[in-house]
Amino acid sequence: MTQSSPLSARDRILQTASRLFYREGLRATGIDRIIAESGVAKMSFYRSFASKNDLIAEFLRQRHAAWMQRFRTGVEAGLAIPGAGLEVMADVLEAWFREPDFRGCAFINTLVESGPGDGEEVAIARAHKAELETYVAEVAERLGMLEPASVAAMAMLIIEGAIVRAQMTGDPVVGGLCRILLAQLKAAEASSPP
Amino acid sequence: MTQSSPLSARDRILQTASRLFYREGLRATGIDRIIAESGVAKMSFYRSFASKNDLIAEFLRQRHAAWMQRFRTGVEAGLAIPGAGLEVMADVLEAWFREPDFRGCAFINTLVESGPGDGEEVAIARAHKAELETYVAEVAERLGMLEPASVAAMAMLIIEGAIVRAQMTGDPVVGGLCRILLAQLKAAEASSPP
DNA sequence: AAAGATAGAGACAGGTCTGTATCATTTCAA
DNA sequence: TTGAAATGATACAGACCTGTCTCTATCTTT
Repeated sequence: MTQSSPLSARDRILQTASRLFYREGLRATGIDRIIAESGVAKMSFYRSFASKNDLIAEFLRQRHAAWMQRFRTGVEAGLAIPGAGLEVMADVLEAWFREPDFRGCAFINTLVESGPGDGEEVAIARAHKAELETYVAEVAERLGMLEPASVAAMAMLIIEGAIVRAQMTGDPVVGGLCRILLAQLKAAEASSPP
Repeated sequence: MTQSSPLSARDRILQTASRLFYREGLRATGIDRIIAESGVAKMSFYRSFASKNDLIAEFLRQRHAAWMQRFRTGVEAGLAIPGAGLEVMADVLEAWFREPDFRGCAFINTLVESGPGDGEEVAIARAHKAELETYVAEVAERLGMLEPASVAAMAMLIIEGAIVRAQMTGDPVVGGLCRILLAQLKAAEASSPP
């Protein structure tokens, strides 16, 4: 196989597509630009991916894996500190919000861009959020919270709200608000038995 | 002026565009479809609007006014009940979530669809959220809350989170979660003096 | 070193989109 | 009733998009 760059053509395409799809959007990013910035011929692209939708799906799967791993790693590190609760998630999020190229959640953005049609992309986006909620519930249970499922549903609302507010305002202080709200979930549960 | 329909051509265009822009998205909705469903000629369209972007801006301004009025009316009605707090906002939102053609917040969707370019549409979207936050702060102050600005910032996070969760899951039960979280803002402030 | 596979570059077809121009018809006003 | 303006329908130009095809150069393998 021809290997002019350290990465394979497929990986270069995926890397370029990840950057452009997230920064500019799915529809706004054309194949021509992806192959130009990847230094790849069009036919080489279509030998690696059946269609643009295929590339989008692969981008989302890869981003899901990377995002979840980063989130899990950050949260587990925070939970190692005694007394830590769900609010450590806000710190992980805030670090993300502070990145200069932060532009919201790729999966929310995909849902919005895809419209009412329920394509594969939307399914991947929903699956991402479902897996995140499952993880949050698992952490809530590990923390000994009484109703992990309810807590996770509320935490998801807070997390998504923080992401969208960070995207809308561009102000990372949203992370602090998110932290307060997640901490309140603990306090509220302690004071209201089911 | 030619008046075959009860509404003027401009109003018919705006009505059709509002429906399609919200349901299908801004980019996914073409001028051809708007004029076809409005029963209007292309030149008549371009006599009323300078460009598609002009129509989008007008759609957003109109939707902003209508949405704010509806929200204000619902909240004020809820606040008339003694003892009511910010959580009445969740009831207004839940009624919205239950509409069959609910597809999230048009202004969040606009922000996502517009990408990194800061066009007029993005400015209108941000202005909408700013005005909403101002109103929430005003209500918080009226309710005698200690820090209306902080409360409004947190309420905005919760509100946006509820909207996105309702859009993502399609489950109106999100309204109930939103209600609990907004009510907690009151309880939390009462127990934590600045 | 020679032959075959693979790569990049670019032309091309077919589709969609925005915005303009044309033309016959209808509506309003004098 | 007659002339002027507005409307509907449609064709058109220019741009962009996806996906296919061709040609040449380079790399791999034998």
